[in-house]
Amino acid sequence: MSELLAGLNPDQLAAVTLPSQHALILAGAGSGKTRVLTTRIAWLISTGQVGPHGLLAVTFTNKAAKEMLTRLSAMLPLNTRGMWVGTFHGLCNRLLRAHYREAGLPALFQILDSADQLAAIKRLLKALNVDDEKFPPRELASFINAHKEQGIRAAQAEAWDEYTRRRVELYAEYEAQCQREGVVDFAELLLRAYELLSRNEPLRRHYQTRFTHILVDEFQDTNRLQYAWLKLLAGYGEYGRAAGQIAAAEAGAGSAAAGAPAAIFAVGDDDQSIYAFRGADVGNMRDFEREFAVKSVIRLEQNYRSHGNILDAANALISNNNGRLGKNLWTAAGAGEPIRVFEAFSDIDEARFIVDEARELVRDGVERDQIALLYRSNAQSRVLEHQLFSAGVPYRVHGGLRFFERQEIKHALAYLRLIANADDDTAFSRVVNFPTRGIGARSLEALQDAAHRANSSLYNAAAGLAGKAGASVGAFVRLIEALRRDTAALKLSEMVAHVIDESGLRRHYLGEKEGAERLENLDELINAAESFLREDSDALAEAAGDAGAVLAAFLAHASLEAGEHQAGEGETAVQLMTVHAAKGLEFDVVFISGLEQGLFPHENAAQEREGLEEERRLMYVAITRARKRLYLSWAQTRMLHGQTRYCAPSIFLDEIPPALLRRLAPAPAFASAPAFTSGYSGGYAAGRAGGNGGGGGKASGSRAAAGSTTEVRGLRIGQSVEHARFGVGVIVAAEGGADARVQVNFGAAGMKWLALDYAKLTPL
DNA sequence: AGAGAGAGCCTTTTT
DNA sequence: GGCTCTCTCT
Repeated sequence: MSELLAGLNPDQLAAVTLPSQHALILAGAGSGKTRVLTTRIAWLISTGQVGPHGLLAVTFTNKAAKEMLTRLSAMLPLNTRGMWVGTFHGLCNRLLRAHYREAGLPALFQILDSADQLAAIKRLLKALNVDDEKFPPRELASFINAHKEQGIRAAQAEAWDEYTRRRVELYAEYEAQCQREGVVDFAELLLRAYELLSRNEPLRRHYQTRFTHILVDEFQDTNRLQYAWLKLLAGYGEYGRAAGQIAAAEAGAGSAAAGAPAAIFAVGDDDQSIYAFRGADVGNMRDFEREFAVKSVIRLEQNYRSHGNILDAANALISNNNGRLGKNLWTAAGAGEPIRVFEAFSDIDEARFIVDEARELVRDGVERDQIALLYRSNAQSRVLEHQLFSAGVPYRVHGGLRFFERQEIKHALAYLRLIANADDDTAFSRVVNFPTRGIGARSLEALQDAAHRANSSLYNAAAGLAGKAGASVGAFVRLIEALRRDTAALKLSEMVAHVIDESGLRRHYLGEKEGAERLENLDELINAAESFLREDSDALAEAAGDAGAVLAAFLAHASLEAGEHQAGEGETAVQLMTVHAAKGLEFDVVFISGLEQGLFPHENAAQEREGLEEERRLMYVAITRARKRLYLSWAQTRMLHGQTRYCAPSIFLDEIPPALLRRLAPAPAFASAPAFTSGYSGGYAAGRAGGNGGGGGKASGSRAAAGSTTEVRGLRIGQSVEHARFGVGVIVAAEGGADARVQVNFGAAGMKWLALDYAKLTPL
């Protein structure tokens, strides 16, 4: 026990050992939030206040849930299996699988991810002959999701105009289609689970009695529905009323259940709320405090991550926001280095500066994966990648296509889904003609009409289809039936392998020019099935050996956990990601680029209510990622949407006290226009050599000291060279060492630093 | 059925 | 500028 609590600071200790009552923990960035959360669980269990069975812990990402479980099993000799620790969606899935009948779902209901949902909506619009230019599927999807996240069904939705009245109709049609097909989208998982508990009193009482402690991570990111779900589980809320608008149910909030309500331990940081655009409602924090009459609000303000200057900058910036719950980070570490600010001539210049600086840091011994390049929007990564690539710096871009979202994987999963649930029209449409088997648009139209008339799934309608279309579609249905029959006795991974082979997927990709990687991914899917069997025995225990349930569990796993973006194989790499993606991570060195009005803060944010404040919180998140060194940069001109834009520096730069900043002037090496440098007093090299006090951080030498020379690898200053792209130029500077490079004046093509390892220069 | 061209789009995103 | 979607051509 004392071992468990050792090393906690007084606030952390207070939070961990709080008595069983509602509590709100305001956990600042880098304040040991996850540690407090997991230690709290361990403390509750080891002091006998609750068994592993009586506790529910909910997070937003699978990663966070996994992290919590890993740390927990390191603290306690505990079988974490069977514990209700997971994401909102994962836990709701679990609830619905266990009580599918009461929830009005088929036993093997499938989960639609966002892309599946969009495809389902497109199919719906087509079937109903709705003009998808008037009702864009994406817009309709967010309309539906937004309503579900408010707890509003189509039947209760308000239609304030003709257009919306039609959208509400389509929402109702979509609900009916999903129900008919036995599929559930992400928002539906939550809403169904909420309705299940609110309508079914015995079930609700069962879970309310079972869970005496509920712990919530990243509470500032919860939406209204998630909060309502928590209230219901904790024994708060109105019960007599049918589930409907959450707003209505909330009128009765505060009336506790008959039994003792569960204690909610909510951890969050209102300053790091950056997901309002997808429905997160920071207001939940205040509501929680009020509605649950929270007596214990604990602030974790000691930061264990960043040096003082970085924290001071973050504190100063965020103090410009209104209506904060209030928090001020401090550190026992020294002030550290000043924050470096770089003003670039262009986006390319900015990228060149960043890459050059990063290379130098690596040369000075900083680990590559301890360097993060952050940006507001994904489009900015291109120019950075380009510079990294030409400099030969290994890098990794976060975000993008993930494993279970790949085309070939979705195809294979669609076959598996049809085996589990033949009514899944989304899966059916995806693979009925992939690989191609002569089922064209006309056949599909006939099939869709038939299905619509009979109010049945495509699969069932196929049997009644006559003519040529009937024959080819019939053959597909027989294929699925054969797959189902032949895989019935196989274990999951064998089943996956069989489906990949017999569906024709493998043959198709074997014949494709670029198919090798897709084939590898398909093999990886077989591996994934194998390790799912081995590791995710949780779900399997509940499935109790039922092959159909095992398949359904695997498919749910694929939908709920899209998998890592890319395998992090190979050498360590500089990390590139959006600020959003960086939340929760930390790095020794952080570059925040594109600090320009209109980009960061983003221009679209100006139109949204409190948009600027969310942008500021985003900036706050970005700053607090850095441990030791922080670079802020902006460019006077930037290519955006194919044209050059002239930019003003971000107001966020003005919100950081100048005393914390050191403005770096570009060295001639970085300036595209010579006239540009002359106005600067400092000079970039001079700026970086010093270190104006504070402790910590390694002071790197000036660039001039980094091996400058008059001759390198047979090239000397003054010599003429030719480059394939830039033409003829004259060498004006040279640098030796492992990363030897020369600076060449190409005249019209500009001044370039070229790494001799990569650039092909022909001496003239 | 598949390739190639033209049009329109363009903030952030986990489940 | 580049991606995605759609249309058209073969």
